[in-house]
Amino acid sequence: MYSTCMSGTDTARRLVEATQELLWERGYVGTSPRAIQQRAGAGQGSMYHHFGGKPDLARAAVRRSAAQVREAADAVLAREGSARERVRAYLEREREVLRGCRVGGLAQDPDVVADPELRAPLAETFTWLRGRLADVLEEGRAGGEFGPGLDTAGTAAAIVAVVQGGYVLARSAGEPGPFHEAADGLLALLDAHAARATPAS
Amino acid sequence: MYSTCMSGTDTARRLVEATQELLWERGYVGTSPRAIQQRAGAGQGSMYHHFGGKPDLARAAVRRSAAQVREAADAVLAREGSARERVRAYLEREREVLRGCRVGGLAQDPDVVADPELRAPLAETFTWLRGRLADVLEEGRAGGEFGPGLDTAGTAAAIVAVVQGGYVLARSAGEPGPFHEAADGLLALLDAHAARATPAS
DNA sequence: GTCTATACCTAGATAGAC
DNA sequence: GTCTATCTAGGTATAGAC
Repeated sequence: MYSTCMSGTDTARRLVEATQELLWERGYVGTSPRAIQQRAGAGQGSMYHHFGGKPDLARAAVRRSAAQVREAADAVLAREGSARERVRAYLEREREVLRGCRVGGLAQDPDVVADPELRAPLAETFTWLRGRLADVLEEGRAGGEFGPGLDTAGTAAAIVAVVQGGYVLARSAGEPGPFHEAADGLLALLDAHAARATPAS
Repeated sequence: MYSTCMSGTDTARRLVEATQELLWERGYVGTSPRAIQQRAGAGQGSMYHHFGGKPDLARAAVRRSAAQVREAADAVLAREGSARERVRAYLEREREVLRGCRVGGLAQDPDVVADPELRAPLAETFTWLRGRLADVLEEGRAGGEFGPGLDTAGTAAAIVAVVQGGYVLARSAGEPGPFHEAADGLLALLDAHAARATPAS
């Protein structure tokens, strides 16, 4: 599942990968067919042969980036360890913080949210991620790691939001510090729940 | 302080306001001088008479939007009530969730973060906001509302990040629900700290 | 499949008349 | 102060040759 394999020729693959990079760096409005062609080393004819145009190419690129983001998150959340440790690993895993999220960043673009086919991978990614984190938290609660009162769905939503908002704070500040401060702050709040579940003897 | 008054003529004011609206709706790359002029009801000549060009106009608009965001947040955080209640009011105040944040949304734009004069108002706004929220939390801690172990700075960063990330989740989903789920989830985590400070007898 | 030529529109700005 | 030309570059796409 979450396959990132691609059908089609090598040129088509390079076009999609170039589009993924440019969407990440410049967003949808900031990405031109010309720039895509140059980065992919392909001509106009190739691009319009394989894809119907910029929106078509963007849809393929966004779907692939979304699948990759889900794969990367799942790789961390499926590891061994306590729920708290897996959440911590997710919050603090190596991230190119100042680049932001390949998927979440696109939500700022009005042309993306206006196109159902472009927005769908974003919605699916965050719905899946919130569910995946809620499952991890539920495992922890069932194992006595957290108090029974932990709102797993709400906490999961807060975790995802802190990551996405952390990118905003870091990019605004021009340095990654605020991302980590927000993540650490959230973890500390979660630990208060863990402390309640297993009070110091 | 945080004055949003503007110097200059009526035309200059309309140009700045039109730019503020367009930056909010379409971002920096998505906002053209032509669109600004049309929305402001001004001609080319007027715009280039009052401002040096698109970057100059954008700097004025971003500074003003940042000041307005700080004013609005301060109005909520300076109200009467407990710290917990003021944080809740900040998280749940009326927001046009699907429009996102006038200031934070610009952090996604590479041309904004690359220009120190454009990025500075973003950095100042979030630095101020985190400090203001940390002060509110500190008041609550001093008053016994939270346990002494509350990390006020980290929690403040998490609150701001949840709001900014909540916008991302809501815009991705196409509906405001995820914003409020994340905000409620964070509040519930904070309440665990309040419960520890004043355990049920 | 890939190339080049062509087309039309917009971005962003300057010059000079009024 | 505001207007109307005018300009160069790029965005986005189609047509048709190879």
